[in-house]
Amino acid sequence: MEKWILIDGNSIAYRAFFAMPPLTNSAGLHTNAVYGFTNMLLKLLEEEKPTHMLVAFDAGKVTFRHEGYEDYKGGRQKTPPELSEQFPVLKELLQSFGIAQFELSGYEADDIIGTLTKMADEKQVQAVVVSGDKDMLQLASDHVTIALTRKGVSEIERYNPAEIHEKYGLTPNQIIDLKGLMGDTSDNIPGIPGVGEKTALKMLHEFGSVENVLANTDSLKGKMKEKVETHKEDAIMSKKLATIFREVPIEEGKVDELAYNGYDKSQLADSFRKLEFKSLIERLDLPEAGAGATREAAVPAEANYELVIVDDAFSADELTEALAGVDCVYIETAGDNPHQAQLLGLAFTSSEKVYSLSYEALTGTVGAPVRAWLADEDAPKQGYDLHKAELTLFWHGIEYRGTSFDVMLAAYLLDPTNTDQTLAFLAGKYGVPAVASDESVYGKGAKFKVPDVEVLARHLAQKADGLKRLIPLQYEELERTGMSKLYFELEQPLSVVLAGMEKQGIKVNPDVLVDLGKELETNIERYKSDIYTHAGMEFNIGSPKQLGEVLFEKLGLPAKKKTKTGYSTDAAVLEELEPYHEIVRLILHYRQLTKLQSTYVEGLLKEINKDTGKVHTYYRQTIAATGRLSSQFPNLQNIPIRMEEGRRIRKAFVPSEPGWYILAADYSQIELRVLAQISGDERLKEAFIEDMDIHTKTAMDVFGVEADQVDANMRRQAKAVNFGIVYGISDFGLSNNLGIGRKEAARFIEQYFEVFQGVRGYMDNIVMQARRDGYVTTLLERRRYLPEIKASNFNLRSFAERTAMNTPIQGTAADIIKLAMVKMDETLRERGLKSRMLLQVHDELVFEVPDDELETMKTLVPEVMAGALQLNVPLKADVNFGVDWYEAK
DNA sequence: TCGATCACG
DNA sequence: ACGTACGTGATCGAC
Repeated sequence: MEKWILIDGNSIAYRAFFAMPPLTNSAGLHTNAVYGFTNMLLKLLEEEKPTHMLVAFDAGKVTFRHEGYEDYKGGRQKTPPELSEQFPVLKELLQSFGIAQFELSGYEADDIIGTLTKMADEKQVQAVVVSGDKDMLQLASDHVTIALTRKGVSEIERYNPAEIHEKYGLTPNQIIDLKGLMGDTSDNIPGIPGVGEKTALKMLHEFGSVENVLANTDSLKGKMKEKVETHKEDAIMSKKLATIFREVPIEEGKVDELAYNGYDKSQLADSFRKLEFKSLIERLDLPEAGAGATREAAVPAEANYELVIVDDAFSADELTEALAGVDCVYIETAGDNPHQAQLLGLAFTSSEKVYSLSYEALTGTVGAPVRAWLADEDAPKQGYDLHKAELTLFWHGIEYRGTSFDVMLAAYLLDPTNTDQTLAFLAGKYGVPAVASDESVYGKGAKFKVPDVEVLARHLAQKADGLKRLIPLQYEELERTGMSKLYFELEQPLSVVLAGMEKQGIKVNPDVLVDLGKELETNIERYKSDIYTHAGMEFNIGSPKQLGEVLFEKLGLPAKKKTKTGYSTDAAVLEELEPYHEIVRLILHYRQLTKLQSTYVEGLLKEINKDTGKVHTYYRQTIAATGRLSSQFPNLQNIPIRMEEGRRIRKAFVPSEPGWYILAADYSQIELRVLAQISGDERLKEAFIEDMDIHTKTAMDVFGVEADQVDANMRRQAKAVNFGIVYGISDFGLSNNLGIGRKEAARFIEQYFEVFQGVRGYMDNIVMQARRDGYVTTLLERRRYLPEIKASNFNLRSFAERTAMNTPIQGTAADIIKLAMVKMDETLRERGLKSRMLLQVHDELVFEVPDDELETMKTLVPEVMAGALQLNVPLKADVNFGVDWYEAK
């Protein structure tokens, strides 16, 4: 059975280029688009197992589409030279792959593909079209599937005619009509001005085609009728431009050239070596270069260490000697929650050997010297996720200290948006010998199984050896990116502080929760039966599907928003529906109560440690793209506070020693202070220097009134504007938040920028900077890459722009409180205070404090927090205390 | 396993 | 014209 894969070469190369971070080989040749393209090819070859394969390219500058419309593709930006230079390289690489490539002067890639899919239809063979361009959907048929890239090139989404119909309610052919009506800015196809996707779809659902819409303009109304009538010709022409030409002169016999018979390993290896795609050479198990070949071929494909399994019979002397010369250690745990995880064993590298100990060995007699080494502060340890290891070791009664480098933490700083931080991935990324995935060794989910001692030892050894090779590379990269200081002076010390807080835990009084739970239970039952009465039936209120049916079908309330799966019933929608039916208010309250019950009462009770009576959260330092921490098992960063009913949960959080207090200190407006600092806006700085109420001050400036004229509503609006500024403002977002029109929201924003010119300057600048460098940074040089800032897709690009504005602000605030935590920990130690730091909630630190230290801490904590980093805007922290977290307000 | 919802900063 | 606010985690129901 034949299977063809037809790739739109230009489209995929573009996508890959903008999706990948800048990448060059040592000769300075840009390779990121080629790299992304290659990854996609490998994935396709593996998953699709094609018999025929083709990459089509656009040829020449002028295509037949320019005849009659010279502006075709006019508005498009020039291809960046960093990408242009990659096309010849890509074409050469395709030859090494043995993949056919066509280009035909006067035609675009999609015309070639269109013609070939027509042949596929006629011959009744399966074909897959791969592109980033939605236009291709017009080619879908029973035999032709369209695979569109998503999120750069890493994911693809397949469409057959049925799926197109499901998504747009159109046949593949009508995709052309869609574009005829709405146009396409990226190709400079005009369409009808004022008609976007929504309107175009509506018209097509009613009339079926552009021609039919134009023939029925009488049934349109007002402005729309006018627009359509004046732009009739544009629509016709746009449709013509959007139509893929499927009669390109390609001879029948040419198709045989598409046959794909696999690649020649040594030829492909040569190409990869030139490009320095070391990880791909490894991944495909390609041959190394012969003698005298390029330098990077000197890296051995196979690890060359000797594996030593340390068992009961192992010589204590030899082990002690080996421990004296450790380079790296890998400590294996199983389970997501480090406070409950299994300890599987460890491996360490020492000279050319790797020593591996199973759990039994590590915890048995023979492991004693290793345990002593782990506990030795002065024995430096380079490893992977040692923060988690420390916690798991702790609950197994093994002390740990002395981290000198952590590969996972470094990987996070080097690219905080990358979600795959496994050693298997990092080894691939850096081109060091492959590390097997945990899934392949342990299985996953219910199938998880600890393998035989030898298999486990080999796996751990592979990881320890991988660490040894990764560390110098990461070290160099931290230097190069200016993040060494951030790493060694902030993140690594912080990881130790966090582990201390997590081991300490915070006491939770179960009685408070149980009582609250009973009260909630009664109320929930009451609401439930009320809701059933109003609905006239019993149903699962917790099911958005059933709830949607009751509200919008049975009770006939007006449906506002839709989600992918059906009606939206979120709080914003329900609040709008409140006036229509009494049931809505009940449902809103019911939701609130069940949330409290399941997540905070029952959820929290489950997390109380039987032995300590405390909850021990796990702060994750390598998750949030902005540099913030995250908290899990349980999440103690989202305990209710905004609503009084939920706030009562905080009464359960109490000191762990009798007579002590809970003390909480939070930064006042830290993000806006940071904004004042990094934008240098004089007016904003002044507001903080004078310690004014920032929202009132904003209201005064934006509305141009005196302080005593600012009413509650003005302050509320100013507050929303301030939030918007921090998030990377858009009129749409603000209008949504304030429930006002978009025009009005835009006016607020304009007025804000008029007053706070420095902030406007910052917003413009940071976006330009992100476009130029491909990343943004915080005050402490924390970096976040934003490849999508150059996307042609409006949504992706806008999102990246807002992120560029927000990340330096949120990230710098995160830097600051992290600094404060490290300093606070030092200070408590130096002063010999018994008070303990327990929690961090983004801009707040929570302590438990003995009576006799209360006065000290009340001044010390805000002092340390405010002094964490010297800015030209003052930082300020407010402090409160009480017998529980609720009272510390 | 994923999407919807909602808790926090 | 386009269509969203930034960053997280836990729970539930549906598939």
